[in-house]
Amino acid sequence: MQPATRQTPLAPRPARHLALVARVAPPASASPCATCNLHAECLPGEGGYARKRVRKGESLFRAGGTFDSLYSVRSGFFKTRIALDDGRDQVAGFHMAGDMLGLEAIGAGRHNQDAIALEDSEVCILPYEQLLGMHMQRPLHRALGRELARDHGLLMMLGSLRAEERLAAFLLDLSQRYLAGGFSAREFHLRMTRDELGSYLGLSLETVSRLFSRFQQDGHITVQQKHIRILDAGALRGVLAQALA
Amino acid sequence: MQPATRQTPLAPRPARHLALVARVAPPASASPCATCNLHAECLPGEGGYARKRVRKGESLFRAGGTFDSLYSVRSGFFKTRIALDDGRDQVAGFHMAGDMLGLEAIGAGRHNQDAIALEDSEVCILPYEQLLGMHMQRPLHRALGRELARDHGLLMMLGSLRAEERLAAFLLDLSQRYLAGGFSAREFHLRMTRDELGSYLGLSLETVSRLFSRFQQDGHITVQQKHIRILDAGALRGVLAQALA
DNA sequence: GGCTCTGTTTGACGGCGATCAAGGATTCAC
DNA sequence: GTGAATCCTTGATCGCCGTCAAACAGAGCC
Repeated sequence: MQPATRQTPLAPRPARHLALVARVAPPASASPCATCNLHAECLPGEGGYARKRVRKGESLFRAGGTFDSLYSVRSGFFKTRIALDDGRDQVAGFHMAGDMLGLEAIGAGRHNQDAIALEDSEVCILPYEQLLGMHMQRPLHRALGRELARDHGLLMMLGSLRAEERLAAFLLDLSQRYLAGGFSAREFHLRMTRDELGSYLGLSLETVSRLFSRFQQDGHITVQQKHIRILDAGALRGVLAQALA
Repeated sequence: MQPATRQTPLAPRPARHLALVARVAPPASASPCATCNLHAECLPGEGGYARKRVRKGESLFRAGGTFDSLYSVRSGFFKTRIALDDGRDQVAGFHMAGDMLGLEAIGAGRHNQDAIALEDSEVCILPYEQLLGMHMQRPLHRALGRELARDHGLLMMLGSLRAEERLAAFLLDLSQRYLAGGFSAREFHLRMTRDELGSYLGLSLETVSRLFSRFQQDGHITVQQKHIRILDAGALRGVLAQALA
């Protein structure tokens, strides 16, 4: 959908290693709580918070719904999407274990996006009022700040990167996040469809598909359906850096 | 730079009235404090916070600098921009009286963008530690949430709108913000260059210029350099809604 | 097995908007 | 004032990527 981001036919394109997400999650760990972005302050003595299961395809919350709680993903995978009032929508993010959900609603007290499980998932429920009463101010702020930083990375991506750079950035980011979650960084399953990924990256699903094929031809990755193996992360970074001289 | 956002040559394009910013500022008012997004909780009896003047072209803060304070714009106009590590950068937002600056740094304790005055400006300095000690939790959260909502609007814009829709959305949003600040919604001066606006919208400066010309030809606005007069806001909304049947 | 439905791949085509380029307008320094 | 620098406008060209289209792959069901 976007025209060539700052088209430069064959001309020099400045290098840009884009930290899509300023993810500061701790390294691999057994307990889901250990990767939760609030873990440092979470009351571990109390046995933790209530949990909720969300089956694949179901929503954790919907735009317009009142906001009571934040959620921390324990397991599974979510997408969040924003709807335009005409029916079109756009995927705003993908969220895995350790990620917070619902922060966007803190301002208005009302959700402005849908959170939908892309596979059977489980979350911790963190009642907002309860958090306020505790010494959770800073962790909350940090989580909010991280969210802002993430969005800014996305903005840069959508505003400045070309299609193949976007996909490379996405793969590198996802790889990094899997690593942070204790999974393999070189081999993983995509939980989203090409369509959802395209929506997230501001590309058509066909372009996403073509780019996967090209990356495979070029020996950067292998693709079998949704199974991705990263063969040459350096080359992917090169696609991003694919700049000038 | 972007290719046609979701090109649909002449085909139906769904309508989308995009609330670029969930701006809830109070209506026109004399005191700058009245439009400050924290005004509800600001200690008016104490005489307010320290202020700082920033001359045109100077920066209020820079990426990498440590974060101590939030800022509320009292007068003037700022742009914020994020730099990529290769020298390219992108305008992340424009900020006028009543807007908060520096929220993005709350997470990391360090700014990740530059704030630059586009005209002589003045801000209130709100020391973060001091705010924490007060009953400012909710207002702060609301400000953060508003910022997130703003970013999401931008994401939608960059991910889903075509060039002319982006500019129309920008003009309508800016008009709304001027109105909220007590200025005319139908006539105003742009503080930014075409280049900066293009960077913000994900377009080249030439495209921005061409669109201004076209909007003028079509009778939607008049343009004299940076002076804009909105003749037909409905038509601009129509550009955004320029959908299907 | 066949049938349906959803998701993916690949090709053909063309438009939007980037790039290149040149000239005009405005501002600022002096 | 003149000159330099910056900003804006407009035209010409072209390529990235969106759209349209068709065929293939899996998954689930009967």
